Formats: sequence, C-alpha cells, structure tokens
Amino acid sequence: MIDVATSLGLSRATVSLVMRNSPLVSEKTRVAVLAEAERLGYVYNQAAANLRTQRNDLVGLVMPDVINPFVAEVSLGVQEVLGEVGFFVMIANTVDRLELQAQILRSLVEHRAAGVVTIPALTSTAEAFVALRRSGLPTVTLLRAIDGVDLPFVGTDEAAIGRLGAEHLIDVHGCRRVAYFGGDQLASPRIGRLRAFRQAATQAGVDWDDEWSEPVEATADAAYARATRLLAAGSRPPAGVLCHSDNMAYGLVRALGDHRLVGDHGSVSVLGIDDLHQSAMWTPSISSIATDPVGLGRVCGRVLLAEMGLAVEGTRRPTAPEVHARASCGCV
Amino acid sequence: MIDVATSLGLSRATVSLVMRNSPLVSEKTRVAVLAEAERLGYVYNQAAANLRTQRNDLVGLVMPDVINPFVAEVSLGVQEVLGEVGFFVMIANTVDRLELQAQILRSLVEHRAAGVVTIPALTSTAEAFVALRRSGLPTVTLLRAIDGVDLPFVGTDEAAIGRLGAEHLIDVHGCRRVAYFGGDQLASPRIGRLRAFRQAATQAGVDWDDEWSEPVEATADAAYARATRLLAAGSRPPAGVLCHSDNMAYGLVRALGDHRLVGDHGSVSVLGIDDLHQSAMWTPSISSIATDPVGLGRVCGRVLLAEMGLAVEGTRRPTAPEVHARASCGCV
DNA sequence: CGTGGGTGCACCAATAGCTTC
DNA sequence: TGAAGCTATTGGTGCACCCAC
Repeated sequence: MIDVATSLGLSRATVSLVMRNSPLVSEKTRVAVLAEAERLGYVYNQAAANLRTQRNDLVGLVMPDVINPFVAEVSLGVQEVLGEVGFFVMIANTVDRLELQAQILRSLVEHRAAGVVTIPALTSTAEAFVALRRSGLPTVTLLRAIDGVDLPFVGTDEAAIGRLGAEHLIDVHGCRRVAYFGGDQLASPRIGRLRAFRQAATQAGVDWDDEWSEPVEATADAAYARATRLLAAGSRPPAGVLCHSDNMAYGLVRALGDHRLVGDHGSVSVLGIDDLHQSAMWTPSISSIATDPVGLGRVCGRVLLAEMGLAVEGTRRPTAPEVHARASCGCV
Repeated sequence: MIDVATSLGLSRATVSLVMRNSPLVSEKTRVAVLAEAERLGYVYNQAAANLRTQRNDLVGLVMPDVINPFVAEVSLGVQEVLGEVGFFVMIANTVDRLELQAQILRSLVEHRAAGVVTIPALTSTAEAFVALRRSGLPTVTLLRAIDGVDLPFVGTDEAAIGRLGAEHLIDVHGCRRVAYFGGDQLASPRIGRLRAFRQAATQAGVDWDDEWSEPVEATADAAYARATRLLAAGSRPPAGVLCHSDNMAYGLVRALGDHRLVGDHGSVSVLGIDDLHQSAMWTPSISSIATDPVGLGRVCGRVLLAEMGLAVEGTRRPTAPEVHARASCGCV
C-alpha cells in the first residue's frame, strides 16, 4: 500500500480510502490508485484492516460431521442468511472429537471471528463452552442442548416430532408395537423425541419394544449393523419404528430389506426424521418427519445476527415438523 | 497483553514469550503470567501475530457443493493430512457459483491464508484463477482441470476409470450396448472418462447409446428426472451403464427400479463411480469404481504442503481406481 | 566471562480523526 | 467545501542489547 502511495506521490491514507470505496476521493485519483495497485500487484490486507477496526467478517460453523447430509443442509441455510449481509461463512469439522472442537473454538476466538454457529460434539459438557462464553464471541448452539451454559440454542421441537411419529405409526398404520431406533445415547434430540414418542404410545395403549429402542451411533452403517445383528439373533422387529434420523433409516431399511420386512403390505412401518434431500430417492422411498434443515440453518443465522446486535428480519423460530409420507411406512 | 505485563511489572516481550511457550522464560514468571492472563480474561490475538510474522495457519477448502458426499469425504482426507502438521482447515462453499467463488478466493488471499485446495466451480475458466495465481497463495486444484493456468492439479485417473468400466460391463457382464450416464458437460472428469469408455467399447465392437449418454447435472435428483423422462418416452436403456458418479447412480437406479429394470437377472447393469460410503447401503447395493475420495483428499493435502515448500511424506499420487462389484451391475 | 532471564523498540499493514491547503 | 496529509493506534513479534550472577 505504501508503495502504491509513494509511487503516485499520495499518502497511504488516500490509498486506504480508495480501497474502501470511500466517496471522499476524486474519481481521478481513485482510477489512478486502482490502476497503480493493479500494476504493482498490490493486494489489500484484510487481516491488518481487521486488527485496526476490531472487526471481522468471518463466521465459523463448527460441525461434528460434514459427511452427515443433515449438517450439510443446515450449513446452506446459515450461509444464505449470513452471506446476504456480507459475512464470510466457513465450516470447521470437529469429527465429534472434544479436543479438536476445543482447539477450533479457541482458534476462532483468537482470530477474533465475528461469530460461531456450532453443533456441539457429542460428549460436550458446559465446561467446553465456558471459555467461549467468557470471550464474548457471539455464539449459537444448534441441535444439541448443553446444560449449564447460557448460550442461545436453536433446535427442532423434539416433543412434536415424537408425538407426530406416534400419531402416524399408531393412528394411520395401526401399529400395536413400536420402537425408537437409534441415535446417540447422550444427544439431547434422542432424549426428547423418545420421551414424547413413548409417552404417546403408552397413552394409546401400544406396546413398547426396548430391544429395538437402544441407542445406536448415528450413522447408516451402524444402523445397518445393529439391525442386522438383531434380526440374525431372531429378534422380531416391532410393527412401527421411528428412526432417529433419515440417515439411520437408510441403514435400518436396508437391513429389513435383506429380510423382506419392509415396503410391502404387512411389513414393518419405518419413519425417518429430517426428510433429507436424498430420502425420496431411496428404495423404498423413505417416509420422514421433515425438520427442514435448511430452514433451521437460516434460523441459526438470524439468531446469530441478533446475538451480534444487528437488525434481523425473518422468523427466528424453526418451522414445525411435519410428516412426509412415502413408501417405507407403507403409505405409498 | 499490555495489561498483563504492567500488572506484573514485566515487559510485553516477556508476556509474548510466555504465550508462545518459549523456553526463554523462567518457570516462575511463566506461571505468574499465565495466572494473571487468566485473571484478567486476556485472550491472545492470533490475527495480530499473523500480521507480524507474515504467517497464517488457515487453509481454505473451496468447494462447489458441500452436500455432495464425495466432496465431504475429500475434505476429511485434506483435514487429516493438514491438521497433523498444525494447519487449521476450513471449508467454504461456492455453491458452484462463479461470483461467489471469486469472492471467496479473494477473501482468502486478502486474509493471507496459508493455502487453498479447490474444486473449481463448473464454468470456471483460467481467468478465474489468474489473480489467485499471481498472488502466490499456494493452491491445489482438484478434480476439475482448468486449461491455461499453471496450478498443481490432483485428479482421478479418468482414462483408467473409463477402461475399467468398459471391461467390467462388457467382459464380465457381456453387455452389447453401453452408455455413460450423466455428469456436467463441461466437467473434465466426464470428458476423460467418456472418451476412454467409449473407445474401449468401440474396440470391443459394442454398441454405443447416445441418448443415454447425454450430460446431466451431477445430482441424484437430476439423474432420476432424466432417466424417468427417457423411460416414459419409451426409450429402452442399454444393457450396461457407467454412471458419472455414485450420486447419479442413486437417481438412475431409482428410476430403473420404478420400471423393474435393475438388480434382477436380465436387467440393466449399472456401475457408479467413487464408491461412496453410502453405496453399499443402497437397494440394490451400488456397484462402483472406487476412486477413494478420502485418499484423494490426503493427496491434495500433501501436494499443498509441497507447494508451500514443506517436507512431505506419503504418496502424492492418487490410488488407482478399482471395481467394487455389488448388486446394481448384477454381480451379487 | 559466559549465560539465563528479561527489556526496548522498530515493524507488520492497515484505519480514525484531525489538520491543512 | 473538496481533496489530501499527518500521526497515533491496533496487538502482537524479531532482534539487538542489557545486566547480574
């Protein structure tokens, strides 16, 4: 920058004004400066500017698993809302490891990022977020609620999901025995959904299957392995299964398919949760309780903006879940 | 930092040394500084440090589509290699839009990132990368080759993929009519694979199906829509189809499944490319030419390190593609 | 007289606010 | 008033140097 200035006999301040598109410089100098900058191969140093202004446009998305399509869809929504107002969104992957998460969060704080949206790693406790909280970095937690830390939280309405699932499986499909399949034991969504689901089932006088309701790591592979093991052991699946996520439904449906237990008349009714983009493409197509991940991402973006003290338009509440019925539950 | 120093009657330099874990300070002062920093809520400013040292540990992954599982798997490999040597990897999503890609790349240059790994947005030309090239920011391009710009490139061996596909469909399954299904017209992988595939087919005296070899946007939805339209129009699919990616195979298989044209004896043999994590879980399970996306990511990471002038161990060549035969081609 | 422990100051690349012509 | 300059400031680091055992 100093080179550009001296080369034109101007001061650095003037060049700075040009770089920031200030109206305080004449068109003539602006053009001259821009040309000279181009000629000298000068590139603006955003980092130095940030240091001086104590501002930054980087927002970090700290996610446990980029491969999970749900997470990918959420990131789209966040980016949409934040990008619109000039923020620069980047995703960091914790791979659900606490120490990596801690390192990433520390790095974002030390880089003076503008904000953070995070799905906490699985075993996170309040402890993992006190430093973040104290640093004052605007933060929104997503999906997995962490007790004992005062950070804004955005999540789906787990109770409504549980109730909807029960309603559909029991009232529509007449299932007399049900289970909640999979999800990580510690993850708050599992807990909330399972409770509401089970309660509704009990009220309807429907049997609960414990064996098929054990926690399972939230990947399609793990779901497949678990279901295959149960079936091989001779366990009969319940008439209706609410899966922790579409991703897990993929694995379960595959295992049931191996035993011709899904998609046909009289077989098991499987319901996923999230209604991912891919689910309609599955065979059989996956019925799902839509949680609108992209919309959830948008909400996160807005909540973060509010947290940063900026004016926000648009809703700050996630859309209510709804059943998208397809073949895996027997609707089509 | 200055507060911590004065509060202890030390100089800033000493505090700086402590923050950097330098062995030049006594244990006593180190402890005192750390305690005081904690007490005052001081947080290190990495951005300022970067400004001074002209170094940065942020590496940007600039990707066209985070939802694409292939991309997600690649990112895992990059992160693994780069994380190991202390870099901090973050993913930026261009959504395959040129202007967004340009903005992101500019931002990374202006932030003085340590390096970039990018899958260029679809319609990218050399023009989109000249500024990046000139800036000297270490860059690796991945998967989509861009003519006319001198940037290291990592990609799969497209010719080998095409040959393998032909070999499997023709020699193993005896297909007498084949097609290369989908992929974006402009994407270099499609061009290389299709050429080798078609050439091998021609040499074997096998018919080529033009109708089923048209370009299709690289999403499962688009693949499904395209195949459904062809089938509805009465077009008979060829005996063997090599799909541009597993992701597209999902859509094609679904469409063929609607017409009972896949997975059974005498039906169409479908081969995907990439062997994504999910493919074994599909119904029918997707046969695929494995390109090892995670390994590809690792290679990118290593090439980038070399580009930055750092010592690298491990291979800098992608693993050779190989066929993983499952049900969609009729092997199982 | 070496050396462990620490200091002082210029410097990185920008911006803010004020002054000057 | 419009255009440009001056200078302190942001939060660290590199390096030369100092001083007391």
